[in-house]
Amino acid sequence: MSSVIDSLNAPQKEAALTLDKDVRIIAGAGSGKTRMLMARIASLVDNGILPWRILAITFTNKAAREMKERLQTLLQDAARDVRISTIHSLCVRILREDASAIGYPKNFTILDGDDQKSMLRTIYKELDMDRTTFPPSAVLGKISGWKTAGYSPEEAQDQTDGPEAKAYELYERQLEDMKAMDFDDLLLKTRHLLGTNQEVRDKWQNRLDYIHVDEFQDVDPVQYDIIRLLKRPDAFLCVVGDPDQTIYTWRGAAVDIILNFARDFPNTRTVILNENYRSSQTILDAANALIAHNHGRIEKDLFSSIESDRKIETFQAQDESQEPLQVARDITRARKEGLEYRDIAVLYRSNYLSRGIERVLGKLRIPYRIYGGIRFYERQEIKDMLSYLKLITEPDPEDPAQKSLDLAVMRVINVPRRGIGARTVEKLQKEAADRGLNLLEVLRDPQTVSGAAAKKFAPFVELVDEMKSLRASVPLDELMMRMAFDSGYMAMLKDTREEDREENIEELQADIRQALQENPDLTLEEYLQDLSLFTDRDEEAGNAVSLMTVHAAKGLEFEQVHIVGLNEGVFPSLRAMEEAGRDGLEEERRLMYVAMTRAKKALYLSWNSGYSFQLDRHKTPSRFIQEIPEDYVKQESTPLDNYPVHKSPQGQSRKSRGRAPKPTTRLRKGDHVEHTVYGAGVVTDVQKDIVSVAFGHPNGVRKLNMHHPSLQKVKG
DNA sequence: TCGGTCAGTGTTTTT
DNA sequence: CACTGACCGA
Ligand SMILES: Nc1ncnc2c1ncn2[C@@H]1O[C@H](COP(=O)(O)OP(=O)(O)OP(=O)(O)O)[C@@H](O)[C@H]1O
Repeated sequence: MSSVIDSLNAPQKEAALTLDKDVRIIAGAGSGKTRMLMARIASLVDNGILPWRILAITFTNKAAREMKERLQTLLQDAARDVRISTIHSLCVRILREDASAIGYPKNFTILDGDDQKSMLRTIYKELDMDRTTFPPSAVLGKISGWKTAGYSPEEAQDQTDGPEAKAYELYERQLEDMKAMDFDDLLLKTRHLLGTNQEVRDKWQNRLDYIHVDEFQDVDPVQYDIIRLLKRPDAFLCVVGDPDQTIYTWRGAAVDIILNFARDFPNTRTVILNENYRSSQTILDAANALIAHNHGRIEKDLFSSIESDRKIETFQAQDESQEPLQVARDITRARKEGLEYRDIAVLYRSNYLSRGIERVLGKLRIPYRIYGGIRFYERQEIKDMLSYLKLITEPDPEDPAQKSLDLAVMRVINVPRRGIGARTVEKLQKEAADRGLNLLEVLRDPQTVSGAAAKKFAPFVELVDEMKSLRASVPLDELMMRMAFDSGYMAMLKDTREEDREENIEELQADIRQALQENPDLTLEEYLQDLSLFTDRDEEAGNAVSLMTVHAAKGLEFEQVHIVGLNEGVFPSLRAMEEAGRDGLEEERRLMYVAMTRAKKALYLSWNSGYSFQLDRHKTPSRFIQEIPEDYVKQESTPLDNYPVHKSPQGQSRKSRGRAPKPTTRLRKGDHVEHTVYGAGVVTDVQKDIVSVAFGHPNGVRKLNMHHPSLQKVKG
């Protein structure tokens, strides 16, 4: 053990070995905060503190998993018992034990974003709201803001002229009715429980002697309250963070919490870490120079002993389809020089920017793993199957009404088509509300729906009952598959030839089977309970390039990092700047700081030029590129010749780059095209050489130069 | 009342 | 293109 502490530098040691005070570590990127945290936990266990009396709160499930794995190598079996989780998982843990104290069943439902949206759909109908004037995501954001700030629907009424406050009221009422919680509720209800119920609070306080919080700069006031409620007066808190890495203020994070920490905890030792062990001096200097453009920050003099004469490489791609090619070339090159794919990451501001990269990496057979975006358990067919399974769960004795079934019923009642349409569902809902039943109960015994319509319910109800009766004899994974077939869902997929969806359902079966292997007594109820929390399966990444947003890359490190899409308006995001002005820009800059400091040895920054028909002006490089002093930067300009770019069917060569493009076949309205970044699309309008192309979700209609090589005509 | 067509719309970041 | 709401024929 002592070796773990020995591997720390002096201030890290001080922080790790201060066990009789609260500790706050404020330090820049890569200065070994997380490493210190781990050493501290290891040393606590070594000093006889019982592992389960130690809590560590991480920001993501991935970070929790990683910390657990690394502790395993330090502590072997004892590591298993250290409580390591995100604050949301911790709250679920607390609530599943004692939710009854605040009027919830222990197996309350957790809603994910999809469920929230489908609730809004019903509410929109009721309030006659339309989704263009009130984008659901914006309304959900508003509701979340009100909830978290502690405004009741009545109080929210004063803050808007629109119907949003009313929507908020209905939303809350429906949640209450279903005994369900959204992600905000997990925190709010936990705070409420701990704050009002001394028994529960004492129980948890007496369980925990040492509480650690990683990424403390992104904690919000509600989370902070929970942390304080968990801390017994003689327990110790150890928080770690970097104010320059605050990137979640848009969802309530408050840097002031870490800055003013010592005010709330006077017995605090503050430790500053100045040496960066991750990045080369060049990368670090560049990142420091960038973040220095922000105002009102605490200056840090972060240094690195990793000398390197390797500069940061920037390049301007000819257009958005060239950028991924150049990235791929640099990845291939690095690989030839001995780097593994797993040592490389491609980072971007928003998820949609991954598409072009994916396309090219896939084509060139460079293995990659994408993090974020639409995750496994969020896929439509997976959620559909999970909804079918939900229908055959038994109600919690504390929630006999089981109204949370309604979400599942609404989702699959007419998928595949059973002739039960919107009108009928509306009637069913009304009847359910009037009779105080859930939708499944109404389906069994409808009283307000005409006989003809009601006849269509029987097969559905029979399916549910049939599956219910099989629960005792058929293993869960097989039960799910039977459900998929007997419901007609699989046949529907076959009909529409959606093979990848079929495959995903088979993967779901494998996932359930694996869960059963880990816990043979697993019940269906348990399996479904916390899935919304774990939106991704933990599968081996293998040796693959990592693709993710900068937000998702927080806390990680890679030998080589590519930051792509560094265009003004993209990164920094125009929306962020419009919404929050200078604060927005500064948060974007912190985001860029986080991105750059993920790199150990090599950093590539790229943007794509060309004309943006959207903005009606030429694209420009991100100001962040210009904020990096030239000394640290090398402009890359190696042409792409000799790189295995796929040849276009027309035999166009890359030599035409920059030249007036040779006229290809003229595109006409209705033509089907394929774009290297946006994928398949249809021409909707032609103005001289500018075509409007409608691409698939979420790209929408884009105006493009019809002769551009990234656009190819394909057969309809 | 269902479900087929038609026209209009459509980008942050995540637990 | 994918998704939604409006409209209309069965
Ligand atoms: N004292 C040390 N000696 C050598 N290497 C160290 C030391 N402390 C940390 N490191 C290494 O430096 C890298 C960064 O450490 P760590 O991830 O703990 O930093 P961090 O401060 O948490 O970074 P971030 O703010 O980006 O989350 C890791 O590879 C870690 O192993």
